[in-house]
Amino acid sequence: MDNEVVTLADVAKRANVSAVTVSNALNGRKGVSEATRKRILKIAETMGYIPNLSARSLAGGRTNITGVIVPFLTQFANEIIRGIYETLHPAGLDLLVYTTSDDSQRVRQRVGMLAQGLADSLIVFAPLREDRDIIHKQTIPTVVIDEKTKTQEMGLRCPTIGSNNIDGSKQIIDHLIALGHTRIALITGSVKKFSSLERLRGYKHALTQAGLPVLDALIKHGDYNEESGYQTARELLQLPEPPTAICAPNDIAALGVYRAAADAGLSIPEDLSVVGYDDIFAAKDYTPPLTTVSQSPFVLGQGAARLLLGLMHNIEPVHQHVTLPVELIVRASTSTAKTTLTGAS
Amino acid sequence: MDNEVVTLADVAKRANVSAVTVSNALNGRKGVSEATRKRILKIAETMGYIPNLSARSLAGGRTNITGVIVPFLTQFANEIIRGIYETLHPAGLDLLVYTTSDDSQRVRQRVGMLAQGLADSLIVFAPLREDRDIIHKQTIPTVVIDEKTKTQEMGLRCPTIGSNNIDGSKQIIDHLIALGHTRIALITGSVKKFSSLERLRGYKHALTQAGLPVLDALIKHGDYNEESGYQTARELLQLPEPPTAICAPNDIAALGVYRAAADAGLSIPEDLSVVGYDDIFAAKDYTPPLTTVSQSPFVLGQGAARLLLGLMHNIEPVHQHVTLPVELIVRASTSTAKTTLTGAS
DNA sequence: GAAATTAACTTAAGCGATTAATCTAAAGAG
DNA sequence: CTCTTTAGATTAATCGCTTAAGTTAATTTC
Repeated sequence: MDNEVVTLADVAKRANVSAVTVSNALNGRKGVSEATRKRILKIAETMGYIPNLSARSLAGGRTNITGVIVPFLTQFANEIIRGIYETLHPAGLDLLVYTTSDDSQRVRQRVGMLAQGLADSLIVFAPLREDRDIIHKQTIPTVVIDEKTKTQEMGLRCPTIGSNNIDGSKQIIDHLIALGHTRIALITGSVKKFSSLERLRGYKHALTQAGLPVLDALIKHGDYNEESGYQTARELLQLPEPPTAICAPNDIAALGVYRAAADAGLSIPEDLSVVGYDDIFAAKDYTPPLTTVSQSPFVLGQGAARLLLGLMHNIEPVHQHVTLPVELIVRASTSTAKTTLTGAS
Repeated sequence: MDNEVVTLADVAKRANVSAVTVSNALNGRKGVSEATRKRILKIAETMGYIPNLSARSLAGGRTNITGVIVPFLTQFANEIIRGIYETLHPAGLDLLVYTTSDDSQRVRQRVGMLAQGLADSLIVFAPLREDRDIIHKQTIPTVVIDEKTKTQEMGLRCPTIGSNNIDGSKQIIDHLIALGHTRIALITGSVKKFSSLERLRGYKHALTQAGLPVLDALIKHGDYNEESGYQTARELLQLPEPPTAICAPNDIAALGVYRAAADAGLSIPEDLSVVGYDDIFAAKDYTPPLTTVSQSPFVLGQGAARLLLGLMHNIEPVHQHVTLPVELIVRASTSTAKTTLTGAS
């Protein structure tokens, strides 16, 4: 008896009113006297009524659920979700995180399922190209977290948010140049990723602006793991004219660079400056602590959530793409260039 | 036109069959000839039909969705979810992660919402006492991830899984005793947590078994952050007879112990052995690398998922509670006790 | 070869909520 | 004192799907 699921009708019967009245009362709609509303609320409470989301959604009501679609549950995604949560929760919205390995075929299904049903708003993190159509076909408020370039190319009609990779890269190079470096190597991440292209762009731009040459020998394509950082750094350090600074695609790969430097008998930062990217938790505990660029996934999530809230209140965002600033965190892995003498003050 | 949502009825009309036949065909139920099935599948595909989960769930069908309820999105929870995902995904089940800050009032609602609707199975991580009733009232397969003691007390009727805190603590102490330590301090975690009590139990048990006294002065209540580890360790190190080894409630707090040791001019492990708990990613990169107990949240998630799959196939689990073994990871933060001389070989 | 199965579908009913369309009585307008 | 307005509630219709209960024609059974 206690085990039965309580429906609107049950509450209605107990309260001697129609189901619609109960619905109206519970959802704060008008057309119910204050007296009955209170009575109904109390009855619903004692009966342990819990609205059936499926029914509500089917009937076209608000579910107050924001669907979040992430390809993988990484630490990064996790922080994004936290950012979204902290922003949306106070607004009375709940999160339904849909995890899909990136099994592209399925993502579109997921989006559709959420959008057609349970969720009445959507945040999608780094969707694949194949899925662009289904995303911008959605009628519910949707925000995409992704790179700017990629997004534009995808022709998304919903606002997007991402962090400023070009500037992040540029800040790194500017910092190194200011320290007197002229032979600065860049290990890029996956060439399939637009973030890599953007960072490369920032790299070239900063060098050119400083009047320094862009040397192809100092640009290597790598990956995001420690091993790749190690291998690539080794190659770089074996060049006839090795770089005095190496920029890794992320903090993990930077660890590989550390190892390669140790192998080569170079000490950081005296002989070689190293810069990472992401500012992961451990970066400050590296030996030496890593100079890196902080792009806060938490803030990214917050930003996406704010955009979404705007959309839900029918406020068209000022910009279709929001670029979040990044911050260069200078630690002990970078210092004045040793051998190179430049005209810099 | 392309924007319209395609329903079962739409597909049915196109295929010149009834909606029920389409439903049967798509869900692999019998009563449909192979020829029509294939035809329907193709039509549904081209029309871009995506089933409406709300409708399906309302009508009593399987959604193939497992609801996961976590109080907070921590790294730990994240890993649990990954473990669940890796196990459930191959079985064709999708995850719907419901985040609720632990706003107890709401958790019960969440559980009910998921259970009544979208999800046809449930995994709940560390529910509060208040929510026990609603959880064990569920009729859908449910697994709870939590401490054993707490679970029993809660009178849950669904299988539970947790890791062996008593043994974890015991392994630590045994290890330290084997190294010749006799004055071993324990910083416990929150006294509200059963895990803390269990670890305390393991601590006392191991000491007693070795014939060593349990000294109240060496048991401090602390918290899970670095600062708490620092403060508590300071107090311990200022005792007239300071401990030669300190066990922190987790790896983060252990970092605080490191700091306190440095302040006191003690080097680890020569002057003081330190042990953490959790084996977080960074623990192996501490200076010195931390001896700790690894309780894999990933494995916890996997275990919960397996229990759930069993339940879904109507296989009652052998044990109502599964205790996962933990593993002591010995690194460089522990070594032979310096000053103390015991009868140990 | 007439009765009993079986395969392949179809029609009917309903899940639990919502919105739209009515209805009723009390209050206000002229 | 009749006519309109409105607050407070109700009934009807639907959302997209599934399960239960037919229906029809082809196949088997002895």
